Amino acid sequence: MRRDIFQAIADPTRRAIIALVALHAMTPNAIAEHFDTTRQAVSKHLRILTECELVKQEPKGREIYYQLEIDKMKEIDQWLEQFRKIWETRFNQLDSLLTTIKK
Amino acid sequence: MRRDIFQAIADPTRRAIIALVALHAMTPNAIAEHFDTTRQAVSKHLRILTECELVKQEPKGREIYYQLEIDKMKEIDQWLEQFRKIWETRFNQLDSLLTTIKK
DNA sequence: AAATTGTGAAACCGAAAAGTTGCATATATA
DNA sequence: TATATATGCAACTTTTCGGTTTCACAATTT
Repeated sequence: MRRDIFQAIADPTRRAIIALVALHAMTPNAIAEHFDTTRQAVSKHLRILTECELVKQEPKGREIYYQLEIDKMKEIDQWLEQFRKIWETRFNQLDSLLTTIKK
Repeated sequence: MRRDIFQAIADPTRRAIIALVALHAMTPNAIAEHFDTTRQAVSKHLRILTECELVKQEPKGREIYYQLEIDKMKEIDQWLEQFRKIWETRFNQLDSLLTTIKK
């Protein structure tokens, strides 16, 4: 089962889960309360997020707290880097164009 | 058929297409030459990318040039913003910790 | 005008995904 | 110890996805 961050964030529920656990660690039950699905569905999403290391588990008694692995999110940022270069270049081009017009 | 940028970039072939047309506009045939699939499969990917406006068409005679809509890519960047705040905070915390230790 | 070329779209297929239901296990509480 | 709670996992179903094949259409080229 090949897991990939991009595939992981493709699902809107998973993106919402990521946003939730980014704020503070939460248990599956607490997370599931925020959604209109079953606990098992959320559990499945958490498994996928765990598999691709976007989230990590912290067992505490019989509860398991899930927390965001912020470093993994940086991989998306790194992929965007190549495009960021392009839009910054275009912005600078536009900027110098505007400056030229002004003069 | 609800199209979503995150779902669009979930597929590795589509990410590669995005990277290709980011450099310069290309025709479907030219794009397809870079992959080990049929032109039709690429055409389907292009339709998905067009539907969610990650890419735009520029007809030129009987050829259609596809080009990246860089502004749409910024939406991914904007989504990352909420997490960027977190990792910058954590970095600063680590930084001040290191400074304290140094002292 | 006929043939070629560049392209999109529809129909179909197999694989994977997402959700539900039911069960198993471990920890906590009565 | 018996019960309740928190959780994961496996089996099954429906939907979606990515690919192929076939066809249609418009713009070139001959």
